[in-house]
Amino acid sequence: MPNSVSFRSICPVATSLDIIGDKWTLLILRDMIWGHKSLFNEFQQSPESMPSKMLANRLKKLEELGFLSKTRGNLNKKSVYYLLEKRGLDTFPIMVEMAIFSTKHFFDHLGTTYTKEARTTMKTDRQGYISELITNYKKFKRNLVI
Amino acid sequence: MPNSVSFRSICPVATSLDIIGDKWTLLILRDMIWGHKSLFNEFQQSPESMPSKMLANRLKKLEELGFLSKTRGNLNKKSVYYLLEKRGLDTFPIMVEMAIFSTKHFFDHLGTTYTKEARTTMKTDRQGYISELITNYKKFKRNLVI
DNA sequence: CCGGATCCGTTTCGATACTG
DNA sequence: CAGTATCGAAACGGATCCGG
Repeated sequence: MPNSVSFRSICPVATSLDIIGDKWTLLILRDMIWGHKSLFNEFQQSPESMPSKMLANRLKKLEELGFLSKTRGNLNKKSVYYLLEKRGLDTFPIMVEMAIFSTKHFFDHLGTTYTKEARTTMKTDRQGYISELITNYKKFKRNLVI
Repeated sequence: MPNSVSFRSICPVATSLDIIGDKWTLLILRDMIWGHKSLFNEFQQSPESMPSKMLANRLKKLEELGFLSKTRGNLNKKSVYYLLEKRGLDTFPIMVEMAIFSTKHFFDHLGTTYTKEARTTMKTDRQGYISELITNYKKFKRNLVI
């Protein structure tokens, strides 16, 4: 056990695993990163159709922990925009590694063409791919008329 | 929504999130990677003290999905060794990204000295750090007398 | 209509105890 | 040592309802 003293502190658990090691949280992050979703309704429309209760619960947690911010619309007084903050952007590398792993081990034969292309990009230029995702998200956020 | 067609297939959910997006699974992987744990009892001794029921359940799932293999001891007929297979080793990049994220955002001030050092290594030479972890694990597995 | 909250039957969790 | 058994508590998830 080479790092027996440290392995706990390297990966502190209580706080980060409760949020990162959670299916619904990861689905929300995925939808924000690759789908640029920001509205309650948009998340609900994902193929996994997460119950509104779970969605509301996780969005609140993510907000409390500073992953995202909640903004009520000015034009659209009804809409509430959930947008990633710095801490949320810092999850991109984790999500990309998960994506790489998923396409390698649990590839489900949907969207073959694009996925193969994305898979190559992710692996050959991982950091570039992550940077591009972040840039795209920031651009989306900037251009969003609330 | 730039990748609206593909974002689902990039990160297929049903299969991989049920195992990767799970707190107990991640704790087991963490203990195997950084703690070189392989026995039921060793996992139980982690500070998070996962219930034996959860542990047994997740070990079974991880075995069924090919992340690890289960070997009954020859010398120690009572012992059962859980050891990572290729698919398990492929989770290292994910785990390292989580570790980087955790130390950045939820650092809990335990084991400060080593963690700072590890944090630097992880960030400055991420791929090297991952390779080293994998090499160390393989060495541990090779040298293990069952 | 959008963003949730509430209700309720079912599943899972998690703590403790127990067994081969 | 490596798991089961049990059982109350919590979470899930599907449907419906509600307020702005």
